[in-house]
Amino acid sequence: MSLQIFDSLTRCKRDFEPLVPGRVGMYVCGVTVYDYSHVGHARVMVVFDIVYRWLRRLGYEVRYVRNFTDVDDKIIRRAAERGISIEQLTDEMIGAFHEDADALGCLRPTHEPRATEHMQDMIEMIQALMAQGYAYRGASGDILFSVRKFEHYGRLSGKNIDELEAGSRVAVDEGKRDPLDFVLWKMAKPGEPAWDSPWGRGRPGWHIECSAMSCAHLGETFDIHGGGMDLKFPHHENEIAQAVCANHGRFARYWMHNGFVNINTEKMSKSLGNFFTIREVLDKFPAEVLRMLMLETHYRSPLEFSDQAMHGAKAALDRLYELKRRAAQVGLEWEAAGDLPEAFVQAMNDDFNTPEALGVVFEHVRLINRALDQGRYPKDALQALVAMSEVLGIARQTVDAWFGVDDVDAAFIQRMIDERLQARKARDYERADAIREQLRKRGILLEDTPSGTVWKKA
RNA sequence: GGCAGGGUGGCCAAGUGGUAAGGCAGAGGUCUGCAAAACCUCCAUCGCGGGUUCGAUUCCCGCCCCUGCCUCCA
Repeated sequence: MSLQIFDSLTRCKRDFEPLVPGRVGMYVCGVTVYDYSHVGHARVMVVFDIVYRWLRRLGYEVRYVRNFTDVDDKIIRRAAERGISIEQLTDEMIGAFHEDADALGCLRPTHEPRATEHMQDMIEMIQALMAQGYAYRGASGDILFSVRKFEHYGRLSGKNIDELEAGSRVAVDEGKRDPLDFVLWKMAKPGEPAWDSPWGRGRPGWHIECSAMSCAHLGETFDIHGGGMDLKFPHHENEIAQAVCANHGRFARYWMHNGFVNINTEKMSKSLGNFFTIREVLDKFPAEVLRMLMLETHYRSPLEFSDQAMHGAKAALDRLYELKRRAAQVGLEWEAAGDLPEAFVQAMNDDFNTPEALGVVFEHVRLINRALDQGRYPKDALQALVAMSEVLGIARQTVDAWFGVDDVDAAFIQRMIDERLQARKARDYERADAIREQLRKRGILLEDTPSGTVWKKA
């Protein structure tokens, strides 16, 4: 079976065939850089990192674009609150974003455009919309998109315009002809950042930037457009309207939306205040644990985030690293080679089913451990395991790094281990156990293996 | 209210018209001086009620419950 992707627009799995054979263009909506990213953002990063890695593994040359929204009301407000410039704020947050993404083992996209770098593209798109009568200048002076002019509006999110309007509590002012219309170009108030445009100084609306940047980097029609489920409406709906109307094109060919991160079954969000920033989580767990947690749930399902779930993911990774250590002890290279197991390929090809793929990974873990127990050297199985790990971006650290082995206390611990060894040789088990207990209290766990005693942090 | 997606063992989570992967936790066993790690074994009939079928957790209908979107939101 070749790759199938669940397309949000048609609501079914479709065989993936890129526009240009061998090449894939993918655009993922990034973040608005006014604050640190939270676990929900982490999910988008990891989900599309998996998509990116898998497409590359399948041999595609992938152009992966993920934007930064660096003009926006929240940014303006936050910068003012902190008494710093907008540029200082966005630079700082983009740096933090990269730190988080790197920690999570996410490969950098091939392009990471900022909205402010694409003013001209946005203005041109708005001009095209104006010229074709899809946009108009509202009473407030803002340039607005006329939703009613786009017949397919609502298709992505499955919304009926008339029902939307009926239930709408959207403010009726802002000079809109229709409550559903949205801003393409917003006139600047004094003191606000502004760019010159044919309609006066102002800044772009949120939606136009993604339409403009995706087309600028990937062309008017490209393969995959992704983002969080909450972006479906109205953001992606609006993106489609703008791009399709401006370019007479199809715009994105496959739409992918990842599910939310929940806490106590509720969506993690800023407004509910039930969110954790990525860096908060990384104070308590290695970043890879968070990545593992994300892989344990299918990307379209809600993901339950909890301390317990994190501990579970940590324990699962411990098993993988124990095996990595064990392999090293018997002189087996930790390197990817050969083909991926068929079951793994099937799982990944089935709309990136990472939970199922992980099942294959752990079946291999057991297989390899069993062989090792029997004194065999399952080189092929290990190489397959490593290959799978690389696709998933896990088990990429050194064993020492994972188990918290560092130079500072290593010498001390080694002295204790040596001392215990002497005691054991003298059959003074009471003394040996006392030493082990002493270290355990300091969070150091000893394990006696056939090739000597090793230690790790609890 | 409209629309969408869900309810699988103690927790998390895949999946299939023919009696349910994997991870965590738990029980027993092997190994070990003892542990730890590893391995072996055990632990669910898939929200409820109908229907279709030789057979449904998987298809259809009804019901209950949960979540999300409809406003900025990954």
